[in-house]
Amino acid sequence: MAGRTRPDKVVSITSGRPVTSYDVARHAGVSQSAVSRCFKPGASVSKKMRARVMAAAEELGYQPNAIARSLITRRSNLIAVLISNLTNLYYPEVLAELTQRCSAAGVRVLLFTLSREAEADEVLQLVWPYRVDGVIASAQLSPAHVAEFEKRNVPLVFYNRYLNSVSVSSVCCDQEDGVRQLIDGLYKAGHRKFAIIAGPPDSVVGVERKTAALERLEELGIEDAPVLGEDYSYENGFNSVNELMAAGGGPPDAVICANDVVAIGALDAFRVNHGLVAPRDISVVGFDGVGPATWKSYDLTTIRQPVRRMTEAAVSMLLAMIEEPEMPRERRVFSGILRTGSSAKFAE
Amino acid sequence: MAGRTRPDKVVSITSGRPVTSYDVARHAGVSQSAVSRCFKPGASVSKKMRARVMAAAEELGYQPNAIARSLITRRSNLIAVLISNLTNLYYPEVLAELTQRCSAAGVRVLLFTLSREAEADEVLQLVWPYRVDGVIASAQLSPAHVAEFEKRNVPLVFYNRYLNSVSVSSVCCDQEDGVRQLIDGLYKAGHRKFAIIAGPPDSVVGVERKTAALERLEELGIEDAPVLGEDYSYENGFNSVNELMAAGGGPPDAVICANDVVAIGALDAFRVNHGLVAPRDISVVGFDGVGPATWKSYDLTTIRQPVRRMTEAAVSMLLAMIEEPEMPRERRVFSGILRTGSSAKFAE
DNA sequence: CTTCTGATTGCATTCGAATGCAATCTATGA
DNA sequence: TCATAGATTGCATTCGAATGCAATCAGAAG
Repeated sequence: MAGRTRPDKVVSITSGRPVTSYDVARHAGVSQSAVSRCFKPGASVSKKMRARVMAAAEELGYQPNAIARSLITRRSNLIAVLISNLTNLYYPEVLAELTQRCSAAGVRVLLFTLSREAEADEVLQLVWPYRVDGVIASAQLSPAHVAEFEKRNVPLVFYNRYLNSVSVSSVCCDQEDGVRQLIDGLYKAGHRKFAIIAGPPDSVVGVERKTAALERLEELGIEDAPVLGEDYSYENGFNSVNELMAAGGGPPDAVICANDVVAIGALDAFRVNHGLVAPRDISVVGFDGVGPATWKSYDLTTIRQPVRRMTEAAVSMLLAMIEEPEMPRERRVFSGILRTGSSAKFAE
Repeated sequence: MAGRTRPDKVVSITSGRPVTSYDVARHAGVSQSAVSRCFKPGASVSKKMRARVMAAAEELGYQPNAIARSLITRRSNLIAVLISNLTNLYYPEVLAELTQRCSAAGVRVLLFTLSREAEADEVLQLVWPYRVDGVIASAQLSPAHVAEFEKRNVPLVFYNRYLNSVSVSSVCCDQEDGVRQLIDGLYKAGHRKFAIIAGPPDSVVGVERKTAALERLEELGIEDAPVLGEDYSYENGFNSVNELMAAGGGPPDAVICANDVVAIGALDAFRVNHGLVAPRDISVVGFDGVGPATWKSYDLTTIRQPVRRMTEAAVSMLLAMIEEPEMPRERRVFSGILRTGSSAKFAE
């Protein structure tokens, strides 16, 4: 028997073309459908048949062709992940978790990065042809885009984005609650003179953080907090502090930053350009809880987003929607976890 | 005419099933092959036909099914990107560039992240079924793995990895040259007492950096440099410095770190735990040139990898191999770019 | 030993686009 | 006006796996 199979094996390997179920079938002396069934869990196959087919498959190095399978089953087992700026330190972490969880669930990830938020139109044109089973989007999509998902029956889950006007499933960190925790702790510690360094005006999350901060400050009777900034970069934090100080009126007590990297930029500007050291002279807080937040030079007080639980939720929501398209839309909001460091005088 | 097309349109949109080329053909009153040809650049189609088909396609919202196309053309237009640890700050940057360039080249990216380097076996099993046109791997693969790529005729390009024993195309940054530049500059600036904080022993690049450093030091007549460390983390840098100082013998003049994040950890340990501030009391250099390297608190002297050019090279090499499978294997090595900061006394 | 039932197996078709080939059309020149 | 070459178009088949249906088989019961 080995004598008969050896030549086949060599032929198939050197032929260069990938091995198909027909090759395996011929080699095992059974029908193609039998081979197919052996690779489908729960199909009706006798033990003997399975052993025979698996042996042949093994010998030829057969792997079912996912492309062909997708065509007939209308299930690609692919999901698209859209991420707007991988350069934001927060997202690599999210992406790593997402792909990990998707792999565990037997789903492959097609990655799309948008350099400009506006690029969504073009990117979606690249997504549709692959008939992905679903999409996780951490990028700004318009209601029109969402409508197209509906029309095409492609499940969509937003990650840290959402649209007020449309019902879409989403996973978010509770920005408002997080900002509140930060401000309250700063207030309790005695700070009264606040400043805000905001993120990009086209980021819902960024705007929400800013708005929540202003609201909470107002509730506490503080209405004159200056608002600067325009993106999520280190430079934004750094330059905004310089502007703030140049404006006169002395340094603030506490600065609320759009995210950790901005806070890090702000801390550096205070120390390097103005000789103000946290937490003695100034308090700075961030948001996200990225790796560098815990570096000793910064040791940020921040709100850590529960990335593991959030990605877990996003993936399982998406998979559920894929299984059951009528699944009602759901918005899951997770509370951030306060981390106190030496970047701020803070009272819990 | 509009009166006749309207109903079709509604039906096709509400039917839920994706629009196929047959739908478009029927709607335009032509054959399916005509529709197919209209979407293939360079095919023989009259202007009139193209206009008619495109109009129908537009109306129905037709997008060619990439899955079906892949099946018949034996080209998936997919490439797999394998990355071992997205948590290493260097890789998100690489990944962003890679996907950008692939998109530009009309190729989609299937992302696979390996949590453990050893996971390659399992991950490759997930890669094969999708019949990807090629793979870019920034993960450790064994010669056996590479052999499987050969057997399956799947083009492979290593990114910052390579195997000495096997001929595989790869793109690398010249580690040896970079380390030399760093050490020579430190030496010229008067440093004689060196220490090395190495990366993970299973990372080719990490080992190469360490070895190159030891070699160069030896050439300069320095043979007693201690070697510590075991991974690419901040903690590794931080703890290694503490160990180094605990060992007695006083602080070194200069520390060569496995990468920027390790250098950052080292700087923090020196300053926080031992009151040594760079560049006055100590010199620390990193490698990679990641974003945080330029943050004012660290301002690293480091070797910046030309990520744009390297990713560009990786993608174009892979695409060339896909077009022309007999393309000879090639190893492209880029020189890193020296960045001098205030983390070290340094003489160019 | 026969009959019947449930489990296996194979046959034939399907998914949606691409493409070789033959049929048809167009435009050109005689 | 007619023949002819070149451009278009449609027909029929193909890619590789999944699956409904019918045929076959094994084992249990009579």
